[in-house]
Amino acid sequence: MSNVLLLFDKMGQRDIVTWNTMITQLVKTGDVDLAYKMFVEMPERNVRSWTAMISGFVQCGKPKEAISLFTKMEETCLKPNEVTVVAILAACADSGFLDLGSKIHESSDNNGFTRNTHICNTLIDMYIKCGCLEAALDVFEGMKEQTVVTYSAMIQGLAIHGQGEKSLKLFFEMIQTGMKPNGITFIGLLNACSHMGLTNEGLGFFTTMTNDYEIVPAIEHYGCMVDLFSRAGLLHEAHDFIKEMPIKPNAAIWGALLGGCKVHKNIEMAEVAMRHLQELDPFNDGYYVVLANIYSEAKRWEDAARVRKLMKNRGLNKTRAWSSIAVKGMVHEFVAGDDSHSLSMEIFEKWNELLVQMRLKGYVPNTSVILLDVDEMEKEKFLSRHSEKLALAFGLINTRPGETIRIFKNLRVCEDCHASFKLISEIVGREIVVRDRNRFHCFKNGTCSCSDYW
DNA sequence: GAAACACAGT
Repeated sequence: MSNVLLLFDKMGQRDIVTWNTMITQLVKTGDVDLAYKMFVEMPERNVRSWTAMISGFVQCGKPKEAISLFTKMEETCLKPNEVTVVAILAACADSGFLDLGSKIHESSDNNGFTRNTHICNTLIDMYIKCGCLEAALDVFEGMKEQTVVTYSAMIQGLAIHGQGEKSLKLFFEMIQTGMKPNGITFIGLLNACSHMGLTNEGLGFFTTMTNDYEIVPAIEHYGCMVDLFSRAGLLHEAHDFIKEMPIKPNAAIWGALLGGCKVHKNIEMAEVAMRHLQELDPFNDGYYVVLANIYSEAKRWEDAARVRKLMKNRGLNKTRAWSSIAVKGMVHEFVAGDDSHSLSMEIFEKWNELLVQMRLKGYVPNTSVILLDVDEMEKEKFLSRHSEKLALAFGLINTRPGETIRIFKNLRVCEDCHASFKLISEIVGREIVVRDRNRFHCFKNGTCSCSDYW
């Protein structure tokens, strides 16, 4: 048992303040389950108790639990305050729950909470993570005072929305106001360079950061640099950079290199990265899948099979892909190849109809993303049953024309789905937002917000 | 006396 708990046990007098402190401390040590147990057990709860617990769930990566707790809080007579709202908005950001987030934005406008800088910063982050750049910019511009956090959030947001130039411009604007950027500001900036393939500029910012602002680069900054070189196809530069970095590279660093190897189809360097990844993070199935994919794309089926076998021997299974879409308040989930849905026939028909229109626009199925060594017909069939495609077809059938479609996916979007969605956004004249594991794609008029850089 | 925001890659 931890020291805090022992102390708590010995305390004769336990008032609401000591209970609340316990919850916060337990969250800090990562024991959110025990924190929740205490929250349930405590004799009475005030706004700070609820807020500490909601925020605790967010800090421990459980935004859905945070949201459901917030719903329970609404059933009490306690009113959420500014701090509660920050926590719940952060939960909306992390889970992509735009509906609740914008509802809270509205009520915050009404009760004056949007005068609070923390709240506005979190609103910006929430809109960015939900794929609503315009809404984020509106909040940004409406603020009476922006801080380094505000600018950092916006710089990162513009970068991941494929607006690298505006991102850099905002950075220079920030400098001109006399505000000092911090390490996180530079992460956004390096991301912007990465998105635009501006290797030299990125390198320049990395130098500026250390020389002019005396910020000691953290592992994340090295990660950004490796990502910058790797995505630009400068895999050897990336490798040299890793070899020369003063701190020990972690799995993320080698993972960034591996990602670049996939984009630029470099098997040799991918094998180098994989050797390190097997040591640093041997039980992460994602890396094996990427390497197997690289082999498959080069039609090196035996190597691909060897990697899959290695994965199996380690007791790892490829994480099953799923996508979900909310229609009329109901969440519908689809897994790849799913034909169990009651509307399967309509979904497949809809997809075939879209396929015809896509082919007219020059679409050719990119079967290289299919890992299996089967014939082309089979590959096309597997391809057309990707979970996000099923979700999209379902969404198109069940929503009003012109309505934005929002899809969640637990893994990353494949290249074929990405290409198809661009075309479909144009064909059906709709915006399609797909939220990845950790980012999103906004498809509109035949293009994607990521500028095909992901 | 207790609760808050921005962060690469996978």
